[in-house]
Amino acid sequence: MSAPASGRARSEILDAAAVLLGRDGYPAATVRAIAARVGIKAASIYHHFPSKDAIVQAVLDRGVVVVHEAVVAALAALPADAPAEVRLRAALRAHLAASLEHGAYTYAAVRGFGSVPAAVRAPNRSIRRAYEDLWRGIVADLQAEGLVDPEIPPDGVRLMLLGALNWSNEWYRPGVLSLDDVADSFARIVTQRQPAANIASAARPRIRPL
Amino acid sequence: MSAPASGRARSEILDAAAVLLGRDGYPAATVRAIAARVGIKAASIYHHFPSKDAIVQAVLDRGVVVVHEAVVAALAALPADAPAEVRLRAALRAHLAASLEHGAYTYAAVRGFGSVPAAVRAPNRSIRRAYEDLWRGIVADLQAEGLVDPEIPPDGVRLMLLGALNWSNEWYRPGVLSLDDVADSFARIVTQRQPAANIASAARPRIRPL
DNA sequence: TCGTTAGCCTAACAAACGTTAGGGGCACAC
DNA sequence: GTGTGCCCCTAACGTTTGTTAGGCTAACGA
Repeated sequence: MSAPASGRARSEILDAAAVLLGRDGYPAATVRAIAARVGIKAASIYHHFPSKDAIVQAVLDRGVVVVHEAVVAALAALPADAPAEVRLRAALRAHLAASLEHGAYTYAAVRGFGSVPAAVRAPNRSIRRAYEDLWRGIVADLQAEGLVDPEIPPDGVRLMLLGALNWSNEWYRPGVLSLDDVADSFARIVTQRQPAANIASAARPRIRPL
Repeated sequence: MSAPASGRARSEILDAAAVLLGRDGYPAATVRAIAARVGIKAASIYHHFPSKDAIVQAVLDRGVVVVHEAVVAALAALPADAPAEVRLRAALRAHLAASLEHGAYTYAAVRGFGSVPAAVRAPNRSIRRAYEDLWRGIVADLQAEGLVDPEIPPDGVRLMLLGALNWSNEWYRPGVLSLDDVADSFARIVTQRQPAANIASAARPRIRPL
């Protein structure tokens, strides 16, 4: 039945499902609609996936994993002793960039999540939790280095950041604000500092700190 | 066909639809499931609403309006010359409280939005825009009074705040963090200040500002 | 007392859903 | 040449969807 983890058709099916899921939600992501986007008939889908929900679950998982991996890679590329603010900016930027690059999947993971049957939702939860833990670490570093008031509950900071990032799927379109502008805004709101000189918008005009 | 804007059954139908929509999304909010929660049969729904989508739209609209009105009321209750930080805290708290009180509706408005047909989504957009404008004003005041670095793009601040607030539906459960804790956290992250003495957590232990 | 209306019912409709059965064609191994 | 899979097809299945038609009952005003 369900084919190996490779294959052209398989990834095309996932792409199509991601677009439909993110744009119009679970009810619109019918097997027939997915198949039509790929250029095959509905029944052929079942040579690659055992069920519709298996497709949906794969899309949701990938939507989270792809962002997680991008952020991990961005952090790994920094020097080991990089200060917390640099790490924060790198993580924000990587998250936003990955969200944009794999827009269909991340959009599906954020928007589609609520419309998906509970059976599909549950396995996705643990994947999300792993990503949240990564941010727990970043926030802890920020507070340890005094860039964020240590008295503010760390969960509040983490949830605010993740909320802002996740919600960015709803409004962010390239062109209005640049991706670096958004990452920079978020970082400065949280730390209320000027951007580090070696990151992104070095040419930005400076203003006296508050 | 569709009944007047009052009536016991009508509001019970809306309540039931909101719960289903928020918890399991548009596909699970079937006319039969809604009717079953109310204790009537599917066909009877059509004595109160012309279609399923009319119900869904009413739920989505109410989910936004109820929060908007709560925030407006909270701001109106403040003295006319209240400083921006006080207004910010009042607005945050009112948003969170309304989200919690009318949880089914706000949850449906945030989570269900993505899974709803485009025809239902569109009218809801203008309602959301009105609420966003309210926050545009708050952010402008914060920057005018120097509580937020005026160089940070105002849209970045607004979108971060609204993102954090909207996403709070996903994780906030009373008991872990109190509602005041969350509102206080968000306000302090944005302004990096101690809470104003006359608001909420006056008994909180103080720490030196960064 | 009668007519009207509101509110609910049963029954059924066409359409769309996810899914399965079974067959055809093409590519490669032997 | 002849098998053996892979990939896709047509056709159909049983179920569920939103919705409609039409009738019953109880309440209320004239």
